[in-house]
Amino acid sequence: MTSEPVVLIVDDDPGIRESLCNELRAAGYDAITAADGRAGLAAFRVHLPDLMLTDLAMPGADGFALISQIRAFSRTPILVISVRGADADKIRALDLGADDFVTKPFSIPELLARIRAQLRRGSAAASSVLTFDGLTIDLERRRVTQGGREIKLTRTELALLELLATHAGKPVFIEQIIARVWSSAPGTTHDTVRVHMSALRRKIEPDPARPRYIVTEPWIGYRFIAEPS
Amino acid sequence: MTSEPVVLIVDDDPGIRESLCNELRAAGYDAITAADGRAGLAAFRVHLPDLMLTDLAMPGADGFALISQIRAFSRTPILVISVRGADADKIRALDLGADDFVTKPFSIPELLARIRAQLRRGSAAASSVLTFDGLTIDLERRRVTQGGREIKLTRTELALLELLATHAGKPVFIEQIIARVWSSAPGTTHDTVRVHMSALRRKIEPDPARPRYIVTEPWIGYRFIAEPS
DNA sequence: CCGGATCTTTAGAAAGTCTTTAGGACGAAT
DNA sequence: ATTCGTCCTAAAGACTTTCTAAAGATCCGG
Repeated sequence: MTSEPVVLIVDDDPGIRESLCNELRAAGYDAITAADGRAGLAAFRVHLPDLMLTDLAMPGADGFALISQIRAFSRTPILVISVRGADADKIRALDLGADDFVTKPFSIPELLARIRAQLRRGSAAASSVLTFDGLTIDLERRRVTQGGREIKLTRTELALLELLATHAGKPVFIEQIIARVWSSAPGTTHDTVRVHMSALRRKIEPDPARPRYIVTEPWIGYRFIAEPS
Repeated sequence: MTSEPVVLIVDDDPGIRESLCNELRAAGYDAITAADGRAGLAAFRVHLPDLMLTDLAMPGADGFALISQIRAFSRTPILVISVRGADADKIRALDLGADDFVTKPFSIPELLARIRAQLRRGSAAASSVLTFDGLTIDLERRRVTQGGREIKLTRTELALLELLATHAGKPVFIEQIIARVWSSAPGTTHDTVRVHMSALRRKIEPDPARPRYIVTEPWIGYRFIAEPS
């Protein structure tokens, strides 16, 4: 997604159209509008939006028809906004392929949050892989590569690396490390952490003596240096 | 997906837990429950549900913490159910990674429709024949071939292989293996799993001492190494 | 610059996991 | 009733990971 996400608004009430349009633009989206189902479908084909907001009650082709027509060829997230709060409507819309349903009146911040939630999933990126300069950490697969080579880490080493990398840029106290990695195992000392940190650096640092990823913060703990890239 | 979708319910109210559990089972899901955030995270790691329902207000680790901890490694759909309808709560939960938010009281049919909407996305077309480098697994016919030769597997061995192969690339926790293959049969131990894994490897691995398909992840479990081809 | 503490690294002991084999229990089919 | 195949328990040995200890390097305040 190189520019702003495009959101298509379909509603027959010009006032609502304009107000939503303004709010979305203020929130950084590229908003376009259509006044009914027929125009909505046409606009959808032309603009291929990243997300569509639609009302249900509209003259001509209504929201239900619009949803099912779009779902015939696209999986773009669809969020329904409607005064009709009846269960049957919600269920029908959701089962036709809508992804979320908000009843009027609604709060704009909530609507924006729901839009963010939908867009987050659409962008198939965010695959729980942390990428730093030459170092990738796949949290789900529990795999780490450095400069393309796969690196075999023990359970403890991976836990350390994950903890630091998910707090990249911020120093992590050694007590916090003990609490999170050795959760409540008694007798774990600072030395233990250091030994494992040494082993971890030997594996992931090209030059362990001059660390590139994990920096020591004396009297504090450690810090993962780079921002994700 | 060889069986019903697994839904994890996290709520501190036993009445709600049980009622949701019954509704979901009646609707054809495999429901499991946890009473607070900590238990929820543990259950999540073991069962790897297809969707999670969670409350926000809970003793100990609350819903917000649970969501962010799970989002650190997984993108499984999360649906929040809460009495706290405040905008701030909704926005925070959604921005932490939740996919939908329902306020109590809610209607069961609507909840089920929202669950269907969330699950619809995750499940892309799943072929019933998995093909890996030299190894084919026909889930429907329950047949396995390696290098063209048909391999006779016992029920347990096939269940193990299917579980690993449908999660190819990701490590599968040994607790999860026990939960899914020996579903809640008490007294099943890690050693039991290992014995069967040994037998399975002897049959499908050209050189069992140097496994090509099933790799051991010490302290974690096992991983089916290759991506489908 | 010095003293006291922290930090790095190595090496080996301790603890735990993993593989494999063997044998008995159980159920289904003959 | 016997046979066959499957599943589970137990146990030995190999293997890996984790922890403890200690020596030298490094850092900081005074």
